Amino acid sequence: MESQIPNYPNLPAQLICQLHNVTMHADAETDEVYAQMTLQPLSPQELKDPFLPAELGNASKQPTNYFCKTLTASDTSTHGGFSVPRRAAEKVFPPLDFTQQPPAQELMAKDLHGNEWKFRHIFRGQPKRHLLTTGWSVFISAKRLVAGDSVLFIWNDNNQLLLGIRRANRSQTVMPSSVLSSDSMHIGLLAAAAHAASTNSRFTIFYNPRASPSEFVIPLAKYVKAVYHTRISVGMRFRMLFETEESSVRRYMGTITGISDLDPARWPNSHWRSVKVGWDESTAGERQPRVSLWEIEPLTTYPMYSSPFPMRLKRPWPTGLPSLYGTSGKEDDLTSSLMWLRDGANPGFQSFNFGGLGMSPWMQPRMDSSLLGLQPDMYQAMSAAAFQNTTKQVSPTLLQFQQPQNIAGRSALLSSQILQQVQPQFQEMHHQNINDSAIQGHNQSEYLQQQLQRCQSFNGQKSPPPQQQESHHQHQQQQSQCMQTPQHQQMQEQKHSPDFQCVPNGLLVFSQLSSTNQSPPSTLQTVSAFSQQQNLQDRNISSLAPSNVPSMHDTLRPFPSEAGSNLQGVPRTTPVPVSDPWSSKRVAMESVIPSSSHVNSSHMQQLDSEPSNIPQSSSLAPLPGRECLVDQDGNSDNQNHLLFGVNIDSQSLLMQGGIPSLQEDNGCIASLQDDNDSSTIPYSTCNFLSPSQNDFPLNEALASSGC
Amino acid sequence: MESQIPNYPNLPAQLICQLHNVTMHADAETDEVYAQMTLQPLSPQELKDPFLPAELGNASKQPTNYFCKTLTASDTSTHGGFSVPRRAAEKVFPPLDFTQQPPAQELMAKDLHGNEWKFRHIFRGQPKRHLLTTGWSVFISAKRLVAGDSVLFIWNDNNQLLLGIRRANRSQTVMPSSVLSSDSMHIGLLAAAAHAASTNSRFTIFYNPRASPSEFVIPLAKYVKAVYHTRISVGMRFRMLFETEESSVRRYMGTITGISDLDPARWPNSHWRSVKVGWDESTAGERQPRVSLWEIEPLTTYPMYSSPFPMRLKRPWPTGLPSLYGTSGKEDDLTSSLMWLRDGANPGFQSFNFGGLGMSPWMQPRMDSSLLGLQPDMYQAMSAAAFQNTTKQVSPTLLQFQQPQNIAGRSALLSSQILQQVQPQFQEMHHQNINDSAIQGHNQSEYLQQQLQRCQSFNGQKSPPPQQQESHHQHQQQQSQCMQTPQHQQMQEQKHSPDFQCVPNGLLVFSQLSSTNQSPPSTLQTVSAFSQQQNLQDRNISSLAPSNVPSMHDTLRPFPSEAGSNLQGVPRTTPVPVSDPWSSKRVAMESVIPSSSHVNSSHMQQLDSEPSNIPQSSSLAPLPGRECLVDQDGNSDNQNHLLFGVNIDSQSLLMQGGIPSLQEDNGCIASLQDDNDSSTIPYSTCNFLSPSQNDFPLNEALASSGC
DNA sequence: CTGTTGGCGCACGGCCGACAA
DNA sequence: TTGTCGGCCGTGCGCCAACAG
Repeated sequence: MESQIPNYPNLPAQLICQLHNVTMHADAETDEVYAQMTLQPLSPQELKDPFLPAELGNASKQPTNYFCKTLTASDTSTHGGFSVPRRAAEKVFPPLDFTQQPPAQELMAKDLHGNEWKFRHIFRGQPKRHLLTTGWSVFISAKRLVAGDSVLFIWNDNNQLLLGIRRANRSQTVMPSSVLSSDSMHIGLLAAAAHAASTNSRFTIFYNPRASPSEFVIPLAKYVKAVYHTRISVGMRFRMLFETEESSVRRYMGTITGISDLDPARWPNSHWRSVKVGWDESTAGERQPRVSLWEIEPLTTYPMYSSPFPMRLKRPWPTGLPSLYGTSGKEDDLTSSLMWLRDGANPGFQSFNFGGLGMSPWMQPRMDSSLLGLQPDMYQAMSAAAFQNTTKQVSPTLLQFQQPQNIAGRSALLSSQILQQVQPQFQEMHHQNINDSAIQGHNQSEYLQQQLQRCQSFNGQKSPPPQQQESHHQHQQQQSQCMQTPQHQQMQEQKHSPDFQCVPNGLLVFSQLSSTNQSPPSTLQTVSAFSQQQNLQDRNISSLAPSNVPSMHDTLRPFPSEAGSNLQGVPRTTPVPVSDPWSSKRVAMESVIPSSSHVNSSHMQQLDSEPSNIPQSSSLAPLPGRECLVDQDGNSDNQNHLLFGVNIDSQSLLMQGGIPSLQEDNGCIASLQDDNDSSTIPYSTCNFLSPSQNDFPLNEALASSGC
Repeated sequence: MESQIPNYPNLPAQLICQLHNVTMHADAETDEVYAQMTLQPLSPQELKDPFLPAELGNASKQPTNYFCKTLTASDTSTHGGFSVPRRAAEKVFPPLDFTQQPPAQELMAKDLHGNEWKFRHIFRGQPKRHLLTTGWSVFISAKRLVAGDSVLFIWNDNNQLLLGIRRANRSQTVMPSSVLSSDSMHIGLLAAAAHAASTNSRFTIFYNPRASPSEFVIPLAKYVKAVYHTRISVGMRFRMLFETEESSVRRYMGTITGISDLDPARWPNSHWRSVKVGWDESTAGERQPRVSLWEIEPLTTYPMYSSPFPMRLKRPWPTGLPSLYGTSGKEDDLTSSLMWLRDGANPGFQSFNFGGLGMSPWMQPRMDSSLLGLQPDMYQAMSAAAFQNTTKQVSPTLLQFQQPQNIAGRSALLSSQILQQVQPQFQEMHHQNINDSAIQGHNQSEYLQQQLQRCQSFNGQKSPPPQQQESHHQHQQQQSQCMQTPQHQQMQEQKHSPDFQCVPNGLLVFSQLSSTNQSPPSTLQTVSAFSQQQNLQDRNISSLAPSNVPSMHDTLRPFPSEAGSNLQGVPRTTPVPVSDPWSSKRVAMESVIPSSSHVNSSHMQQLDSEPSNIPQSSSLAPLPGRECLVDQDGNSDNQNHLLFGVNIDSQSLLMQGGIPSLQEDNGCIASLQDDNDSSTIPYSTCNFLSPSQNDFPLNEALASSGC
């Protein structure tokens, strides 16, 4: 049907977009997870301005205390229960009272929808083993699980047991959805993007890593790094990571056999699957014959430029005060640094990549205040600040975890606030939220509404009734602005509010949507979904007493640090010895992440993701660690930064640039402390960008650009 | 999100399209039915040509021997079986052997996917009743049916029992499909249509009457009739038909309160929901405040023109030989008749409707041979001709009932045949099919392939291997041509081949897709789906012995004719007495069809669908009848022409024109005989249009226009 | 005529350790 | 360590007629 699809001559093969929000969804019927993203293409004007690859977001917090088991025939049979792998049970489940004979307890686990499932957990048999009996068959039948499907038990930071599923059956014909033909869908995506690009407006996409045929949303930094900072050539060896059935990672090796546009006529100069490859192994028949630059990791390259600040800036702000400069005078630094990233400091960059692309307008450096002012919904920041588990670096792209959109819309009430006016509100709100959290029985909307009214009142504004708020939703959401954090806030409070204002750029890549591929299931996508969903539930349910404010975890540490393990408040931990083969193996692998085959594969955007292991990587500040979870296959608990297959993490690009002034001037630095362990070191949580003009008009219509 | 949707200035609110094919689908998971349509907008050039509202298609064959029951709590309980309404069991199920004590048998029923379900049918209890016991609970749980859902048992013409379901739960969130955002879907539809219109190419839509928010595909004749031949004014009373929960029809009355564009800015001069109405009843709150002209039936109007051939031409060819004129000299008649329909014979037509529209180019009469030459896939015609239950008039829009598209593609092998060359093939194939039908175990593709090869061989051509056939799929499908039937074929054979070449025009209407509405379930949609699916299955399985060649039925008779009942080869019939209240009631109602509320409602496009019952309607030739099936609610077996909510039937427009020469010259007339009953009268099965030029080049590239 | 209920029998769901991979 | 099996027991599925609306 290719000929049936119109060409959009003004739509380039890739589109640089502002990612405004990401909403997580789980299909009520199948528990299938997917993400909804709102993107706004940058205008040509913006693209002419100094280019800012504001990859300041970070990964979704991935639970570390979980296990995944593929169900056996016995597990799914009506004849019996679920056999729990011993180590998994000991790690993830609450400890049994072994004084009982036999030891047993009732487990309560919540699925993505908040439904609770009760299981009898018993330790019996000869030899002894952990079993789930009563309640298991109900779950199996309700979820319609069969042998080969997987279940996922997560012990989260609120001492809740979560329960996810991953279906093995991938031959389900997701399409057609019986609503729109596939070519109309394709056209719809293209037309929506083209329209949004031409009008500089937003559009919405769904991203379902298990249903979407291709990775069409790529973090800009990843793209730029791959396209501009990675030298490849025919004959070069590379490796590519895939997630296997068991949620482990498999590395495939191959050789680049050609570099050419996949569709020169329709999408000239697209890098999407522009690399023809040959795979080493005999199983490579399943592998794509074409991959994209950002999917692979060349093996023969070395750091392509001798950075004046090699690697030691991976952790740019090991200490420091929160610094959210809203003043001017920094954009030159930014611009110059980004220019450097482009080609200024290293004139050889352009020649690194294969020809035909040149430097398109899309890649022009830019630094535009209006872009920076486009913030995620204010409420998102609020709620995230108040409730979300605070990781060292929180991805702004994960802020919108509310499922009902209209609730998020209410937050837009805050949009007309001026930056400095808003900030105190959040301090107040944060306190208030924690206090409120003790109140049981709040439903979400009530709760949010109260918070909003409180916020309004604090600011001396009259709170419109909710209906009115709702009606202004659309308009006001456009005006949502971000706040600036005074430098001398208390650390403990600071970390909860302003960490979520930076929205990274995303890159939308178009190409034909080949429907022949389906990515393998990703357990860690489910994990990621849970980290979203639980944040929501936490607000609803109760566990918001100050003692329950989530502790900081090490989701983003590039390597597991044994020194910092046992920090979490989970009752029982089983630290992995330093000699654990997987720990060392992981170091050897540099970055091991689950990658969906073909379409979702991406490699970890770690600071040391350069091909060669440079000794400087060991100079990273030690980070609070946790035991490395080893699943049944011995796979390590990869600190992957995938969100539903989309790698929306990566502080890599700017960090690699290694411009201290940039980082200090534009990053927000927050010192975070783990609630239970004072050994947690302060660490930067967010890179916060200043507006290019602090005299920007602050009227309501333009306030959105005021950050 | 309206502002996010681009305007397509060149896309009018309505688009006249050629309907190329309709493929029926049923969701494997839910049995949800939907249709896939390929539409091709007419080019401006074509629209300038004499306009042909070639509404020559007819309704899907609706089974008459079926019953539908809404499941009770007892029916769905695990405690017991299914209580079969007595009359339904006696009508639809095979008769029990009452010598047994108790009488019992095993029933086998197939669902839309061909899965077989076995039930023990027993007649027991005091008082005696029909029950389905063993096997029922398996079905209930497998289909996840709950009380309130409905089941549908159909006894088809091949003495097979079919089984469908209709879920009551309509609050399922069909969207988002987790693949594409709703606005992208909307944009996709618009962009696909706009592109197709600008390039005169095809595009594909899905039509799901239970999920789609609006009736956006309207038969052109229906549209033309409503917009140009129906006079409405504010204050006028009207009625509108809706399908109720129980698949019966409910008529709502109302008053027109206003006439205006629903969206003057975006879709000026659109008739879609341009009529503001007030509903009479208190339940009218659920009814749309706006309806479209073609949905309603004005009550105060009388035949707006005194036709010189009033109504007696509804059945234009009561007798006659098959006549598929491929010769010229008829287009003048066609044109003039259509001109007459437009405004020639009745200059007052234009003033009948509300202003602002005028006579747009869309409504220009046209008669274009290339349009007429656009045929459905040849294979469709083949298979339909060979296997489909032959109704008196078969809708060409229903031809493509193969589910796998690639199988249909194979048929394109025949595309380069010249019409007269092809015809003998079909003779052969028909015979061969019948013989083959005795062979069990054919899978579909094998079977089709054999047929095709046989066909090729017959024509003296080498049969390419299937792979090769497949690779030519796309191209050859475009070239599929129709055949022309010599006049003096045997009746028995004739009826199987050429009845499916006429493709009616369709009208695609755009407007905002309001997602707030959901149409109620339509049992008859399921029935319609079955009539498709079973045709497919018939080929696979066996029942194609000559005695099983489907008998002709009276799907299109406007009124049940008792004189012709008992013609079918079904073992047991229970003729409804002439005094049956529903028979008379149906006459009184003129045309009672199930209409989905709001979006799918349409009224029966019967020949006598003019508001007033003119006595001439009784002059119709008597038709073979069948008993009028009365379901539990006493609703008559409406001879509806809905296909998945889309009324793709209507011979009305041309028939209303009442130009004998047109009909005789362009309609294909086939004399059909029921295999078992010689009393079946010959009747026209298809209106077959001749090309405007019989010297049209017959080379391969242009053969598609040769019909 | 048919929806619901009580009765009742047995099949299978479901818990157990044995056993072996 | 854990997948599968045989043993076993008790619940509830499922078949029946009674009864009533």
